[in-house]
Amino acid sequence: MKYRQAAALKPRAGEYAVQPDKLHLGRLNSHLGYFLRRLQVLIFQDFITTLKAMKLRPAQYSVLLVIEANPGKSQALIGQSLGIERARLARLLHELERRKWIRRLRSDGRSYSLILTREGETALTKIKNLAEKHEARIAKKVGPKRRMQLMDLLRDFG
Amino acid sequence: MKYRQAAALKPRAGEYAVQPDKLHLGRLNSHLGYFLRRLQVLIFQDFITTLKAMKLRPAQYSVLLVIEANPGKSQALIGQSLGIERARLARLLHELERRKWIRRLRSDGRSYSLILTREGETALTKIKNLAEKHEARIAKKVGPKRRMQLMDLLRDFG
DNA sequence: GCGCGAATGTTGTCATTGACAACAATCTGC
DNA sequence: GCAGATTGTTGTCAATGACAACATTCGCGC
Repeated sequence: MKYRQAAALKPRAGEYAVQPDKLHLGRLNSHLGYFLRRLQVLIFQDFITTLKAMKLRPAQYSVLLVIEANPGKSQALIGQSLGIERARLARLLHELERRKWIRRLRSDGRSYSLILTREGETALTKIKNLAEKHEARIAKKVGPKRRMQLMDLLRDFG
Repeated sequence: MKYRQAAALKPRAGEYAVQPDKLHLGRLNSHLGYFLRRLQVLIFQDFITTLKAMKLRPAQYSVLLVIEANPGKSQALIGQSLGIERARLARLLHELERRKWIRRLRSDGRSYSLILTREGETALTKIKNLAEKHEARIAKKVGPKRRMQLMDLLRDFG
């Protein structure tokens, strides 16, 4: 009667247990969304811890990249491209402006032109280095081949 | 003055249709996590609206399925299998118990055995019907073939 | 020009979620 | 029996998503 195996090789407190996934998933096995989410959460956790040094969240990172690739565009365009709602993007940008990584120039009377500051550019190079390490770690964990296949499938979908 | 829609013809090789998404994603294009998240959010939105009639969120749904597939297991096991934290699962289960869809039987003195009630089973059949419709809609939107390829890749990993 | 509906950005609020910490009760291993 | 781990519970905090309301400004038809 000893079905109590996990106690043998337990990691330090705070770590996650070895492989406690023993239960059947049932119908969950036929849901693409479930597996997508599990992997996405895994990846984001790695990203967040990697970028914690720069106190940067994934959404902020994506905004910085899109501003870099499209200097001078409006908040509305950025938001639409990334699927970030107006209200949330406004607050997110205020934070980036407070850190002096971006500037918001009146272009329209009602809209702003978003650009990186010099400071933002240097920060972004450091950030990209960390993000690259993150992505390499993901490639290793997921498997480079599987990662490429997933990227192709998802990018094609758009 | 009219430097408006310079980006009107951006789709590389017959990519996505004409949408408000016209900005370049920059480095974001090399991040698997970004694409995973976009699709996952899309799918979850469909799931949530589909299951709104039953007032059921994705996490609750997954818990019900795993309880159904593994009757009598503890909260700890369920949580570990689904990646749901103890505290959050406790509250989630209280809600399911309040609705009389599950019962929690003392098994251990400190742990519970989770099972579906009769009522929970009938609710779950209705829920599964809705979830099936949701999944079919996803298959159509993503493309049945692409969906299968993604499922295979993701399931192999997990 | 004028006026009206749309677009843009801002602020406020609410519900959900994730992450932790602290805690009581209980179990396990020695 | 005891020390430490496990299990479930409650509390709190920050981040997020979703909406609504609002002021300002633009676009467009007339």
